[in-house]
Order: sequence, then C-alpha cells, then structure tokens
Amino acid sequence: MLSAKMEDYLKAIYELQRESEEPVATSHIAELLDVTPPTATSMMETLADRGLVEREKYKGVRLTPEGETVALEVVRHHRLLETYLTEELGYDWAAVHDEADRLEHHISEEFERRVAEMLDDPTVDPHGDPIPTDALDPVDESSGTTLAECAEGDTVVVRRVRDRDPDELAYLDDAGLTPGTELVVEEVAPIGMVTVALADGDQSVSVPDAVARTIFVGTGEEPTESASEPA
Amino acid sequence: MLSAKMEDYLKAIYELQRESEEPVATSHIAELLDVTPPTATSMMETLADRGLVEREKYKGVRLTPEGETVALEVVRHHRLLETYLTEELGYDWAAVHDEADRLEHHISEEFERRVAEMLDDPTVDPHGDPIPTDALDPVDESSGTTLAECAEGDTVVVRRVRDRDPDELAYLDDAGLTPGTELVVEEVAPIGMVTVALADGDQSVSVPDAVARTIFVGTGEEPTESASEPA
DNA sequence: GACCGGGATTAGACGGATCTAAACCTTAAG
DNA sequence: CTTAAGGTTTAGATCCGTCTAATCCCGGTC
Repeated sequence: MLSAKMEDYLKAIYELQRESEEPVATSHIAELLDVTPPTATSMMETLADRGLVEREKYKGVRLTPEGETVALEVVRHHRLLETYLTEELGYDWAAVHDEADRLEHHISEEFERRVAEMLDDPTVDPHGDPIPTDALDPVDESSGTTLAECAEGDTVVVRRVRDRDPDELAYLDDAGLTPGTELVVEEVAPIGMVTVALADGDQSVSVPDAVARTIFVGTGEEPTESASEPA
Repeated sequence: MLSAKMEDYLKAIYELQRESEEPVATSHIAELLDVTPPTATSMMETLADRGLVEREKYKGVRLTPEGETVALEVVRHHRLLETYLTEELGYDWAAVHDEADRLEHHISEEFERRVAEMLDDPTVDPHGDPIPTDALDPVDESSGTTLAECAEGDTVVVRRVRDRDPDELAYLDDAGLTPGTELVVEEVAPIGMVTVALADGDQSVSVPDAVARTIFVGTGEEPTESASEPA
C-alpha cells in the first residue's frame, strides 16, 4: 500500500514534470515538499523500487505510467475537493488548498464518486485547473499564455490561476481576477508590472510580473466549464 | 503535536471507559485497535508522559481531563462527519463509520465549523450517538436501557444503535430499526431472541440478544433531535 | 502461605520517514 | 586537461509505531 507521503512525492513530481521532458531534480522535489535533499533521494529509491518512477542517479526522476496514474488519482482528489469545498461548503477560493492537501489522501473511492456526482462531474476546479477524469486519463496541463506575455490592448479571459499563496489568492479574488473574468490589458510597465481593466467592472488592477506569470489567459472561446464563480 | 494514532488510542479509551469508573485494560485497547498488547502498553507510556492519561502499571489507564478533551474533539469530528456523510452526501447509514474514522483526524477546525453550521449544529448523529458541543463539554454517553432488557408488550422508541458492524447495520436499516422508530416488543424468546413489531410498518423483526443489547430504547419523550431519517 | 495461570510489561528488532555530516558525481570554467 | 562549485548521494543516527519472545506481576487456589 502507498503511504500518504508517497502520494505527496508522486504529486510533487507530477507538478514539476509538466511541460518539460527533462527528469525532475531531487532538489526541486525536496524544496517543494520542504524536506532535505537526502530525504527526497531516499524516497526516490523507494518509489523507483516500486516501479512508480524511473530514476537515473544524479539526474533525476520521471513518473512511470503507473506512477502517473497514482499522481492523477491524487490530483483528481485534490481538485475535486477544492471544488467541493468552494461550492458546497462555502470556502474561500483562497483557503481551499491546505484543506484539500490533507484530505486528498484520506477519502475513499466512494467519497470521490459522491462528490463528483454532487458537483456534476466538473472538469475544472476553482483555480481553473483541469480535473482528471474518473478513468484517470492523462490531462493536458499546459495552459497557453500568461498575463505576463500579453501586450497592451489585448482583451483576454482568465483561464487559470496557478498562484498558491493564500494571501495573494485572496487579493486576486477580491480584485476580481478569477477564472472566467474578461479583462483588457491597459499597461505593460517596464518595471515589471501589468495593469488590466476588468471588463465587467470599473476598476483596474495592477499585478507584478511574478504574479502575472501565474495567471493564464485565453481568448473568448472555450469558456471555463462548471466551477461557478467563487464567492 | 498529536498524531492520528494517538488520537485513535484516546478515542478508544474514551469508548471503553464509559459507564465504569474502572481503569481501562491495556488488552481491551489493543483488541479494539487491532494491535498487540505490547504496542498498546508502549503507547500508554507515551500518552501518560504527555499527561493525556493517568496510568497505573498492571492496572490500566483513565483519560485525564486533557486527554478527554482531545477524545471529545475526535468524537465530535467523527459524529459530525457521520451525520454530514449521511445527510449531505447520501451515504448509507451503515457505511459512514469507516469513512469518518479516517477523516476525523484530518479535518481542520474550519471544516468542522462549516459542517456543523450546514447541519444546524446537530446534537445526535445518525446512530443516535450524542455529538459533543463545540466547547467540548463532557457528554453523557449513558443511554438507558436496551432492547434486550425489555419485556413483552413494551412500547419503546429506538434511541441509539451502538452496533458498528456494517452488515448488521445495513440489515437493521433495511428492517427499519433506526433511531426514532417506535416499536412494540412482541416476544422475548428464551433462546436469546427478541421480536418486535414496528409501529409504523406491518413487519415484525427478530434480533438476537447480542444485537438487542446494542439497541438502546426509551419511552415516548425526548425524541432524537436533528439527524433526519437515513435513506 | 506457596503456586499457578493469565494478562502486562520489558527487551530487542524492524520499517518508514526524516535529519546532519561527509563523500561523491557532473559540469562548466580556466 | 584540471579543477572548483554545486547539486546528489551515502553514512549514520533518530523517532514513531509496530511486532515477537521472554519476563514479570497479581489474584485466586489449594
């Protein structure tokens, strides 16, 4: 049986290996999970022994198909929980992450099923992250362009917010920069700041590049499904 | 910080020390938690060191007030979760126990608060067990008489079902022997069997003494609050 | 008042997850 | 080609929760 810790490591690798084909560095895993590198190394040995990751010493690891399936299951739990907590229990958009991080390891298949059913099989969570299907098919985690790449005058829709800092999320929520929001890029300042105007508000909001890089945007089509607007 | 395991032990002691003033035997704790006696002994040392139990070697343990508070918190989580799973997620009356047993250790205070609020601060869970208040005041866990003590002709109301076996619970649920049900004792057979007629049904049901001893009953007054009828 | 049976505890070990300190690759710079 | 830097792994230790085997206490029996 897989421990909650192992699931955490697999999820971390999943998060880190997106986009690039490169092996994931031990130190990045260690940093993400807030453990020391030797700890991560030893866990990588364990996971490799179990066939959940492919490991090349001194290089890093990649999830095997089995490892990816486990990661997808955990990610499905996490994103379903985030959606559930937001929609049914009235959690703040910004506050769901920690709760989901703990519960994701402890819910049964039945719980997962009932929650999914109650939410009508959502495909996206409140942050705009795609929710893996019940079949755990690989998910396209690439999200196109970010707000940091936009030019002045662009009109875009927020698709996904990958920031995880609760305070920053609370600020963005308050400002209205949540998935589904349409906005116009007003200014791209050379000091590393982007200012946008909300299409359905009269406010304009400025965000530093670091945050703008976590906000993925698209054009009009393909609206964010399910996941109704957070309080 | 307290581990989930420690919480399990404290809850087990809580369950075992009800009624009697006697210290709780190591072997009983071990049996309830399905570990060997030495394991329980060593955990009792740990808990005693932390001031959560009072221990007398070769005699057993009792919860200290601090230990009882922790136990009550866990019990509150457990019973709130059972109620929530039944009422909001459509779980079967019989199936909630295992899920609650895992989740009880991993929900935040905020989760507890929101669930309690959503359920309108229930005072009893679906099995008729009292839910400790938010203030964690000691709870009266004594439940009066059981069906096994009734005489033929008695008319009683089911108050609480302390059976925990999912199959048995499912059967009782199906038969209608759930908290709130009014019934008449038809026969007390000398072979260790009680037969009752459901007041609002046309069926009569027989249960062996072992099960009858887990079904607590009362007379008309003081109806089971909250916890609407399970599906 | 000695003995015996049964439950309780001690002794010793193990696997999981973590740490620090030391040794080790890899790589890029000189 | 040599070497220094930086990340990676090995070595060795700790703590938790658990086990088995052996020893120990307690209460009742003769």
